[in-house]
Amino acid sequence: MEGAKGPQGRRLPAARDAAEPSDLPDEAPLAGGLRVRLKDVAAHAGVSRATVSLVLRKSPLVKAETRAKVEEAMAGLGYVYNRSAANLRSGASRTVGLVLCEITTPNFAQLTAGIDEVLGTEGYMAFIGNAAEDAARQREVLVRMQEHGVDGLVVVASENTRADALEEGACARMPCVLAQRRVEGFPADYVGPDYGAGMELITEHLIGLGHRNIAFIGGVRRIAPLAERMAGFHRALRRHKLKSGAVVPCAVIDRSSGYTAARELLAKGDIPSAIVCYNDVVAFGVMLALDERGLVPGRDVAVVGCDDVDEAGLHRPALTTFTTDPRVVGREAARLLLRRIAHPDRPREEIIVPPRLVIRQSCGAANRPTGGAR
Amino acid sequence: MEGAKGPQGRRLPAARDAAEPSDLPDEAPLAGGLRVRLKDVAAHAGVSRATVSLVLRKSPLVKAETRAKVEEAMAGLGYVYNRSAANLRSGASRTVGLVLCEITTPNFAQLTAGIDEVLGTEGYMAFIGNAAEDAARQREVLVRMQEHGVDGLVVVASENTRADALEEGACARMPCVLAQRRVEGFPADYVGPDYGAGMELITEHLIGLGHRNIAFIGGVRRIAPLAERMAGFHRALRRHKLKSGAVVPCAVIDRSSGYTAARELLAKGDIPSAIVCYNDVVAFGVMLALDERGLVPGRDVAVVGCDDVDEAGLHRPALTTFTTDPRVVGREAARLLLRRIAHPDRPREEIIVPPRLVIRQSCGAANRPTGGAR
DNA sequence: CGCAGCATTTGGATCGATCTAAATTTTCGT
DNA sequence: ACGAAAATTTAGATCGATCCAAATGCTGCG
Repeated sequence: MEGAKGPQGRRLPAARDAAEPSDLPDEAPLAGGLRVRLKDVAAHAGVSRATVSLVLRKSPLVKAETRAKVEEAMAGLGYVYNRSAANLRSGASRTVGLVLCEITTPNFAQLTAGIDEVLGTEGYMAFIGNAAEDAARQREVLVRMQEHGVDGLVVVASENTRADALEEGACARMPCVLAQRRVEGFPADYVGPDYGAGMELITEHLIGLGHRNIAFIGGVRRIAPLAERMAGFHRALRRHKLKSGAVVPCAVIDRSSGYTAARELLAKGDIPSAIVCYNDVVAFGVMLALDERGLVPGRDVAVVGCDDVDEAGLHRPALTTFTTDPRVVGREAARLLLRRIAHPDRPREEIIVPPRLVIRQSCGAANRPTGGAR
Repeated sequence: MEGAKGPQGRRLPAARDAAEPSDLPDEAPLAGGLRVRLKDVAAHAGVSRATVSLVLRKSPLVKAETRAKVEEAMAGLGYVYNRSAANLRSGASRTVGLVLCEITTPNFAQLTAGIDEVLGTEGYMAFIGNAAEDAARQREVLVRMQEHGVDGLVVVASENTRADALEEGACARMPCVLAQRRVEGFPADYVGPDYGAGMELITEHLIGLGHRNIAFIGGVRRIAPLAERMAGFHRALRRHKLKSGAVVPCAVIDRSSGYTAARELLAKGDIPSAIVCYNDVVAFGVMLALDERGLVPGRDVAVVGCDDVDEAGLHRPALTTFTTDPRVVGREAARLLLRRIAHPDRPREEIIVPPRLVIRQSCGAANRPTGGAR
């Protein structure tokens, strides 16, 4: 019933129908340049299309012998699975969208790597979309992801993202895991570090070293992680009945704004004995500013960060900080998403990755003034 | 002719056929939770499916009036385009694969951002795949990308990638742009920085400052960028009839291996007057090692890098280096790929992004010992 | 008025897989 | 050896868009 169509049947790859009898040399991978289809594999293996389909999906229904025959045919013909076709019929694309508030944040490379790692083992593939901290672009990206029929989403929400923005973006209508940043009022699965506990831990550490005037630098953005951090910071202070030192926001979360913020603080003559920074990158900027005023971080003023980026251990002085393990967060987010895709009705889940305090020199606690690389 | 099928027709979303008469309230976005199809839009707008399809693809054939009617219907029903279906028929997925040798390299976040930026404006979406510098994983990723029917690829090849590996991976059979790393013998489009010219420029700069014993640290990997850099380095030396100082490889290209390599060099008592580093990150490690031996980078030993990462300007001493503009490379790679997709037969193209020398303190040329943030 | 020529719209086949229910083969107990 | 149950395979409809050729509507001109 093949190759005997109406007056149509002409396509770009010209003589498809003519070649139909399927007499291509047995071991020719991709003979004519035409894409090999499931149908071709079936013909070559002497079974039906349905059987080949079952083999592809590793169904236990097919006899081992048949499976071998089909697999041989696939290898021989150089068959490449067409997921678009499969997707159309089955509705599952084995595709996941990764929506990042800002790709270039150092954290996110690790996060992405963790996600990719897990997805890869399951044969999933991630679309990447950068919202660049912009609500409109985030929306756009979400729409495009939907068009491509992703099975689910990992979202690191942009600044100022409200729950309704995500709902509109269809995050509510499909499996969706928020990573690193919670979105108030949007009850999706969540995976993230325990910023609060980390801040509490590291502030406790400073207090234990005798610090009483502790400032906080960094973070003006309206995102959940800042609130969580401040809460942890204040919890520790409260426990010791201490008042917070100066709190200086930053315009953006990066090295140079940490630098600027610290200069501002020091210029006022208000020199705290310790500075807790929003994250490591801000801390580097802060240390730079201290340095410029002749203050040695770790001796004159303790400085601590958050994240434990690669650089932290190699900076001089090496930075005391706590881990937020973005790679682990990525892995867990991917795993959770896959679970959610498999069981859309399971109860909401939250995975909080515990912080680990990493004591180095910048807090003044370590006694080796210089040391090896990590 | 609808809703009157054989004894089949039962699907997961239960009563699809029953709801077919399409009497959903005019402005109800996503009434029953069933996905709205092109067919629904057509019915709602009172035109044929073909016409709606033309509207979707912005064809100039449809009358403005009709277009408006259709667009209204789409908005009213909350229609979401299904690219899998379109892809199956048309063969174009508006999807591109981004294969990275190692996501976590700082460069690659910028590269990815640049690519995403350009693709976004054209409605394309990128799959991301991390090869983690592993040939087998790279192969796997390439296969998966093919399965998903990408229209083209941007590849930053993993270490030791041979041309035949890419050919096998189908890069030869579809639009493919190599970025940042050339692959010998694989004549695809290429976009990358001019590592050679940059190295030449910066080495010249050191020679101009009077340096005669210039070492090179970093790079053992079998990738093209190292060869290009070494060539540039040697070109400059040759022009001034100088012999190369020590050349010390690194196990990996990162801060700590730069540190280790420099320690090794210094331990031998061979103290060069200047050190050219494989890149900025290695340079930071090298400066750390110098520091440890009481040598001040920029005063006792000049140190220069390559890339001009964000950190370079904020490090103390600020690093003299040259730009490799990964974001620009990403943008150009994406543009080139789109051009290639549109015209598969156009001649091969190479885009070389010129370097810019950034003179700061670590080479000893700048006279301000400290300075503001960039 | 008739008809060529253009602008617009349309029916129906099609892409390549999956799904369902039914057909076929095999296994096994008696 | 027979028939029922289990194991395996299959035909044909189907997913939701695009493509093509052909149909329709409209305009203007001789």
